[in-house]
Amino acid sequence: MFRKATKGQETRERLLSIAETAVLAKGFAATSIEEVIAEAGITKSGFFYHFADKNALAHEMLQRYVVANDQVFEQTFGRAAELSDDPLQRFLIGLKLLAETMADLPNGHPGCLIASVCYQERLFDRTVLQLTADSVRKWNAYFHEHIAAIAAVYPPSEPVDLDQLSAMMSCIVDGGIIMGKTLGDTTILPQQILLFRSYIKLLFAR
Amino acid sequence: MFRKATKGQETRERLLSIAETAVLAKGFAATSIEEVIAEAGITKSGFFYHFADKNALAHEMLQRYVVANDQVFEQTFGRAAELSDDPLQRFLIGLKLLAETMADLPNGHPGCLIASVCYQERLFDRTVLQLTADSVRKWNAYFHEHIAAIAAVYPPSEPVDLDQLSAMMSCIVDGGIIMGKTLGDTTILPQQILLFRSYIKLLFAR
DNA sequence: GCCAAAACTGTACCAGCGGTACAGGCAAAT
DNA sequence: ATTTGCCTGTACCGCTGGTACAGTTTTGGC
Repeated sequence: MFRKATKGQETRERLLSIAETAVLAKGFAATSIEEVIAEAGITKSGFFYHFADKNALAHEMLQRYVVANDQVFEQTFGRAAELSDDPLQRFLIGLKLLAETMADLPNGHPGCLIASVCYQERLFDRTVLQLTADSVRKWNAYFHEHIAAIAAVYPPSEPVDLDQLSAMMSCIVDGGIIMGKTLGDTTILPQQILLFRSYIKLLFAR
Repeated sequence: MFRKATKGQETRERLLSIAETAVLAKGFAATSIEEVIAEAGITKSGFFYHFADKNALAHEMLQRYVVANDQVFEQTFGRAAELSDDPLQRFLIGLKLLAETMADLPNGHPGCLIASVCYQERLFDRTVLQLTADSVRKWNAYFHEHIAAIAAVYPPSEPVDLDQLSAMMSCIVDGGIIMGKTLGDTTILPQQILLFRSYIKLLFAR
């Protein structure tokens, strides 16, 4: 039997969601508890019932973000796996689906919390930083799996380090998010993903 | 006759340098004027003699960063231009030099201020945000020049949007910086630059 | 419908920060 | 000798992030 989401969990969710939006817009330090609780319609004491301190909020916020991101990847590339058996086709389809998903976000990608934390590292304790590092490593490993499966079937047209190629994926995404936000151009991220896809094609599909 | 750097300019520089390091580590909001002046060995009044308010500090900090970055690019690709006349070779050499420069940074790249601002946009006024957007556009245009010159001589092995390809450069760099900082791995940024170089080679040098 | 746990509210308090104001001091350039 | 640039010292203020803790309402399980 699944546990029904209690009222407390809903409030937590709301707090985390509001906080995430604020953190991506102003950074962690400038995100005041005051404004979060104001928007959530709760008191300061209520906030501290849910989170021991601001760092606890950061930790749960990140966990939430990582889980959501994992789901997007698994959903996207899972769907791609249904559409083809070939590892290369799977990955190419997955990248196209991902680009479409990113293009469909009405206001563009809201921002990457890992990048946000990275540029405010000194504000967080080791557990939070560990969480970001572990997540990045996990995503790198995830893409490495896909790419290694491709390389096993299709020898690359030029020698290439598969670890670096896997890492490139996340770099492109993070970089695309930043440029998109900075220029106010929501097409940049999906385009960069498709450009990475193009590189993969050029490397393996010849 | 060049103007000798006055004492005031030196102090300004010191303040900007200290502030930049702090901002890249903790974000703008968490960087207190108090700590900056403490490290600089100056009083608060001294600080406000140089900067009208915190936003003025941010503005000059960014200008300084953009100029420094411009110089790195111009120096690197300028040196490359001395070593070859061919647009493709120039760019490839430039990318290699850039990767080496990044690899030689003792503690890795300290971070990109544009990315930092991007994740704290609400803290800055329009002039600062305009400055970041303009800089990114300028860099995109700069790389577009290089790449268009290549494409004019060497038709790409696959149709590719040159604007997107130019933008990819900055995306890779920003993404590489973030992953490098997050994983504590200073080799990632130079490797990603070389991987981008490899893509350029694959596209045009066949 | 009772009861215990969950989910809060209310109040009080503090240090520190950004920012202002203003009265100087000191050294170098002209 | 005087101005100009570059600061120091002192005093002050409003705001807010954050802490602490006692008390109150709501909810869900039985």
